Amino acid sequence: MINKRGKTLNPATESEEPAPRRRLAAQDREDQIVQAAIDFFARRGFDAGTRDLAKELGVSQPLLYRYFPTKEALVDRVYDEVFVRRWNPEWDEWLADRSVPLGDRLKRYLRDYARYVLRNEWVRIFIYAGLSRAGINQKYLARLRERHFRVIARELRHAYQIPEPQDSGAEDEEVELIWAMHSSVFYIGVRKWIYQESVPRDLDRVI
Amino acid sequence: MINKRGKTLNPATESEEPAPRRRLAAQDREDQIVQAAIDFFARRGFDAGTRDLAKELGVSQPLLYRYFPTKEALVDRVYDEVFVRRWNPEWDEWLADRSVPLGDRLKRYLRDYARYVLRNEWVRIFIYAGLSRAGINQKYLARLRERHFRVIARELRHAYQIPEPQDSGAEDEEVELIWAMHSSVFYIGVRKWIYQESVPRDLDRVI
DNA sequence: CTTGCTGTTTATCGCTCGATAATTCAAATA
DNA sequence: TATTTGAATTATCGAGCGATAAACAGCAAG
Repeated sequence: MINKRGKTLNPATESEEPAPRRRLAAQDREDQIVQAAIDFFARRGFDAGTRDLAKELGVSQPLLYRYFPTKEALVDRVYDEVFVRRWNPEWDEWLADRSVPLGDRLKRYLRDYARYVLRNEWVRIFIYAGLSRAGINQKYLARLRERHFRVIARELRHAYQIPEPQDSGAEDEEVELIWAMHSSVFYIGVRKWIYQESVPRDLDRVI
Repeated sequence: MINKRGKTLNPATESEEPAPRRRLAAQDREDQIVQAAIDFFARRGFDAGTRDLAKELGVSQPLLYRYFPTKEALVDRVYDEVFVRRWNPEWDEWLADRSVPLGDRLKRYLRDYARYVLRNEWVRIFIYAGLSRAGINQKYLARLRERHFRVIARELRHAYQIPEPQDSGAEDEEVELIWAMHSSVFYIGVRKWIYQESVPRDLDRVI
């Protein structure tokens, strides 16, 4: 009746499989942990415990420490995965490509960027990061400002023959307007994934 | 040399006042705790410990449990204080008062509402609440939608003689536009208090 | 000054957290 | 099949958490 490995025990009292210990290649396991951690921390916040994360993965908690020296290292990896590795380098090129009408460029960019941003994990992790570690978001937003906002402002000026801004104050004001546009898109995500509100289905129309 | 109450000890070795136990009226102490808790949880999040909060107050940690049965009860009180008690009931009236031009009404409302929203504690507590307890925000946003957004849409229709929206879909679309406006304002607060970015000084001009 | 009320503190409980050490075992290798 | 490697487990530590109990002490009433 007693089977140490637990392959088939008494089905009346032991209906659940008692965790068949599986060995994965180190790289596969690491990737699996990172993906699960993204989903997990997005739902529960970075204060959630490593034991619960391990439970969702179906592994023991100390196993996490075989792949990441500390919890903080795992959190850093999650940031990197979500904000850096998923960034599409083509966005810059799309916006600057003057062989395409500016309106089409903006639409294409905004639609694709919205797809990237308006995802559960992205929005929630971005917000969690802002609350506990402002530095992460500042880096991301600086990149967004330099590579997208400034380019958009430049292309708009070029398309409508607007003169260069005189002082830096006027330039900031331009960027501010584009901020407002961006915030509208981002805030749709906030409403959906943070406040759990319903959201318009026809996203493209709104844009 | 030894003074039990510690009023004046050796100033060379005991430069700090060794916490002169002060007795407050129960109501005063409760108010003091709530105000400190708002600031504390806004900075540190609701997972922060009660010991640190007590330390900032200069009292012992168990004292908090004389005024609030659980930590959750204190958190609930913080929500109530920030979102319910600070709500200005005049906003509804301002928006609906047709003896004032609509443009002026909107400006007055938006300016005052922005002052209410664009504060460190408000924004951060609102976001924290959304991440851990979506219900709180849903209640707040439902109130915002019914009492402000719908009124603004109605007044805009009246001022520019726009017919009533035919179906509920069109009405939702109107509210969506006002959402975008609101999100622009709110997002300024997010950028400032969450991402620790700098923000335009001339707020009114932006509005 | 003495008494009684109650606001406040000290001491401590049980639990969960991140992290470490020792042990076990699945699977590639010989 | 026997050996070996390192992926995975169990057991456990010290620290910090929310919460409770008991003792202390400020202050008004007598």
